[in-house]
Amino acid sequence: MKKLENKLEQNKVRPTAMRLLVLKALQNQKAAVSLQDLEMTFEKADRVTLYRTLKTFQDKGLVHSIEDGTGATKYALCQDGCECAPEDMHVHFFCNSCNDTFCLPKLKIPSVSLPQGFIPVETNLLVKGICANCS
Amino acid sequence: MKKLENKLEQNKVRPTAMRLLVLKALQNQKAAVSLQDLEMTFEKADRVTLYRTLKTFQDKGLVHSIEDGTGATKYALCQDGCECAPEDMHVHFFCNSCNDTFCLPKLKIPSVSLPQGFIPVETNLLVKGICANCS
DNA sequence: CATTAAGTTGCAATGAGATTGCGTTTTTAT
DNA sequence: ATAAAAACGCAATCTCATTGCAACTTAATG
Repeated sequence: MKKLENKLEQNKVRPTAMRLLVLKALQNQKAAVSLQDLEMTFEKADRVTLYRTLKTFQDKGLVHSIEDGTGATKYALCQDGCECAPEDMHVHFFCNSCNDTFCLPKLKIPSVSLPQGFIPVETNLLVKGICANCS
Repeated sequence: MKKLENKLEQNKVRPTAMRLLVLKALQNQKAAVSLQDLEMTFEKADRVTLYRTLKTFQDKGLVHSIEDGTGATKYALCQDGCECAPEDMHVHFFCNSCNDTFCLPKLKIPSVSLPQGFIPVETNLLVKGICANCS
């Protein structure tokens, strides 16, 4: 538990009981989780508190959010050296079979040469298909 | 107007009055439009009808939809040779300044080599930054 | 240790966008 | 001309995101 506390403090997030539980829950996930996913891993938890906890984590660089086209924002813990912001991020993969969304941190997004006048700031690459577990 | 009718018929969409108006409106746009954008280009139009028209157009390959992170789905007419589905698509660009979303049909998404077992079906690449008009 | 300020949580409520049900109208086919 | 099929318009619903506010907890200060 000390490790979790340290992680929060390193990111300037106060280690409250709730936040420790959320952080622990996030570490147990193999795929990115939606707010609803997260809510269901707790017996009793307020959706809004979880929502704000995730927002805080995101602001402080503990997690990043992913739009996978399902409509629900997914969240995943940042790995060591996760380049969430403001630069390009890693690739995300959405499995059409199990509907899980994965970070592929090893893969960097290839840079694209934009037309004259377009200045890139941030790039998101989402690949959809069949994941390793389902194929 | 004949051209518009032909375009609809070529895509096996019945050329109703409403659909012709929507198609014409879409052709007048320089950027992708949301449902709300589209609604505002008409004096009087039912949101649901426009929604279903866009869905139909999308199903028949006349338009493709874009998730640009704003929360509202954007729609854009497919260009000649637009590879909406099921293969990789072209790049989309969201301008942080004017909030417009553009198709960059000339740019093909570079293929990424996924880890063992991951099978790609569809790829979406969204670049955010400053567009040519705003820079 | 007591007090106060700041930050956090829980509950209710709201907002935006997407989507469906269904009766009416329009179009197509016979 | 008429029946069947498709499209439309209106109301309603659903999901997810987000805010307001009061109660509670934590941190800091005297």
